[in-house]
Amino acid sequence: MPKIGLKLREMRRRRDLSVRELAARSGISHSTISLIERDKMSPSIDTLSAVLDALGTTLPGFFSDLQSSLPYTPFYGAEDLVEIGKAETISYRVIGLNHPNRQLLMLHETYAVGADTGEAFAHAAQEAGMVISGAVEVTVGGQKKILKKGDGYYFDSRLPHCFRNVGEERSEILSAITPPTY
Amino acid sequence: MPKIGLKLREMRRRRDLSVRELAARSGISHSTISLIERDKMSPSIDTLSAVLDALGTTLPGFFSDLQSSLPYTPFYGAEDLVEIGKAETISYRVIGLNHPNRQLLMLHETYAVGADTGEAFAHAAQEAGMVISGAVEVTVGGQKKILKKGDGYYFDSRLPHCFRNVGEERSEILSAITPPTY
DNA sequence: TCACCTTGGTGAATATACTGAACAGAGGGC
DNA sequence: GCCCTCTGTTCAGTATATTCACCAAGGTGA
Repeated sequence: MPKIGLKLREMRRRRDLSVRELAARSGISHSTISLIERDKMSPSIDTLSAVLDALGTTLPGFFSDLQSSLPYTPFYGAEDLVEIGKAETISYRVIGLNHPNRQLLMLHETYAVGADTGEAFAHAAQEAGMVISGAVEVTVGGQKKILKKGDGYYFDSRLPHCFRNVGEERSEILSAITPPTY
Repeated sequence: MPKIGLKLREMRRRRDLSVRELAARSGISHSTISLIERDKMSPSIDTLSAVLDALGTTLPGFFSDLQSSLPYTPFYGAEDLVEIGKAETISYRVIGLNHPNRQLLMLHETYAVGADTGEAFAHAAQEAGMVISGAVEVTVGGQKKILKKGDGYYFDSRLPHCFRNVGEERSEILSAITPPTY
């Protein structure tokens, strides 16, 4: 009964992938993908999972739905981002603070030299991010690593975690947290 | 790959239904339900949907809290990010692709000169991001704006939207989408 | 023009999801 | 003791999901 074909096709086209490319990445035959996209058959959970994996999404993500909102301005200039941290040592600037029904906390974080978030707060959430300048030591659970420009992280916020700028200049991170608990 | 059997069995038992009762209500044979619950086979979307319907649930509801608790590492080096687009024109590199129960799609997007995401599709999600290099024209709903380094956006993905690199070099965006349905 | 690549789709063969009947075990009457 | 009904599982047969080889259309270059 569910008509997932169109949605899959849109996701594939959005990534500018051909049926055959997606087939190669997912390990599913191209004819199967063609049939699924035209709702000619109902794929098994395993095969759908494999295809979604190649598209960078998940079964929960694929099936989730939201209701949403009203007119607003989607753009936020660099000077419009709202500071929610201490600008001197650690700056947290929010993108889309007043977005209605906001379910995502997107932050531009700037750490002064030697700045440290201190010990961690435990939320039921997930967060990810990427270092865009400088060098940041990230501690998650027992694990610790120094991330530099282009390196990323993704972890469950219930694990104790903290960030420390170990570079010789300011460090910047772009991060996202969902749900937006703060 | 996904192990949905145990969860289904628990849901059925919580409702105090026998395999045969659930089979009668869902229109699926009892042997099929038995096999699914013991992870002996991967049901098609149609049959799973029918079973969930008899349990008073839906596909989105069933998958919304499907979690796997595998050991993982929270760090992702720049070279570990997985490409899910076409690297030449538009590159989408995922941070944390293998994260269990991932509810967030964090992307490092790189647009070649003149690259365009093409026609805009609506999907039920929210997304935010920030330009970290170059100049990108973002169109959301009727609205259009050129964003440069440090500028951000936040909008509901149900609005038609597209991105176009209008700079003279490659442009980069760091973005996040939840749920990971992009 | 031709050769050659890509695109997505189709039909026959195969693997697998799905069915209906038959099975073993646990109570419950009586 | 026997009979009946429930529980979940197993097995052979059937429907369908999945594959592989092939097809037709569109684009590119020589």
